Amino acid sequence: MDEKDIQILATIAREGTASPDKIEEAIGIPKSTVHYRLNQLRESGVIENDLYDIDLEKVGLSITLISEVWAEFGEGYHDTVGEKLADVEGVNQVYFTMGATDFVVIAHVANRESVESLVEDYESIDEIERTSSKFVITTVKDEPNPLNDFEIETLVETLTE
Amino acid sequence: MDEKDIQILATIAREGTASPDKIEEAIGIPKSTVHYRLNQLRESGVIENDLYDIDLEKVGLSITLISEVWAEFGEGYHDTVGEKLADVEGVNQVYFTMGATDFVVIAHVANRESVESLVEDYESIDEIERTSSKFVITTVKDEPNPLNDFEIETLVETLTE
DNA sequence: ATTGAAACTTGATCGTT
DNA sequence: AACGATCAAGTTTCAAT
Repeated sequence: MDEKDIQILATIAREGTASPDKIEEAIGIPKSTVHYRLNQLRESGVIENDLYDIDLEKVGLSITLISEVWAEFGEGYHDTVGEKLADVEGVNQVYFTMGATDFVVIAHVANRESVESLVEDYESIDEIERTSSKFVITTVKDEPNPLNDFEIETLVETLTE
Repeated sequence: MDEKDIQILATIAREGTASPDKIEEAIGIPKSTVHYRLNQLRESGVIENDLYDIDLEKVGLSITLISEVWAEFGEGYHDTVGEKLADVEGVNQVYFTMGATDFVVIAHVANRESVESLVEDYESIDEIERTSSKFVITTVKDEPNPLNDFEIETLVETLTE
């Protein structure tokens, strides 16, 4: 993970594609070199696969629900309970957090009925004590690629420190 | 957005690529047809562009911070304040929510110092009254493609209803 | 590890149904 | 709108550094 890798990753984020051609065009590193680096990054697990940025509204998953979930304490329960939450259909993100709240869960569903069953699914998990959910009115930002939030120079600075 | 579109979108999510070839291989729809459909989906804004699934730990952005942010009420403030939050370097998601909390903000940063400046940045926004942040200890699940949380049959059912 | 050029695979186009 | 055949464009490989 040197500066060249970060440049490539940042370009992928910015251009929205991992095409060696496009990356060469954007930052001047020959496409065969880019290809070589991309393979390294794949092998070392830094990047996983291609995917698509989908407009949830247009696809019909217009409801976003953010839930705080409290669970009993127990050996490795943040793993087992976390997995159970992750397995609920519609659940996109599961964070296990420090402090009073145990989990933060974000889910996308199509309609009100799905919201009901979602919360029921959470609360039917044995170790779960309590949940509290917020409806999202507007998604101001939802950037699938976190690197896109940074300037390339900032990234190179902070990540090579 | 008929069943065929949903099959294609679900395959993109599952296979992690939008390659017409791979999609034909997976569900048998000829790649020229897939190509045609993908163009439609692009034009209608359902899908935006390719991107990459990046391992934040490996890339060095190992700290995730979930913040609740309360703001003053004002004409269209959820837009303007939301944008200001979205512009803070490192901020990945900004949700404007119903109920007591106004915004939920998720950010990814490299180190403790960045956490400090992140929260400072939030609180330096004029309309912001109060913030409360949680550290994420473990990211149990963070699926960039929401469609990947569903079975194809479920999707076809719920989205064509 | 890098790269220019060659080989090959794939995505995009076209014409027909 | 669907799709098989064709073409153009891209990715991947290779040999030399």
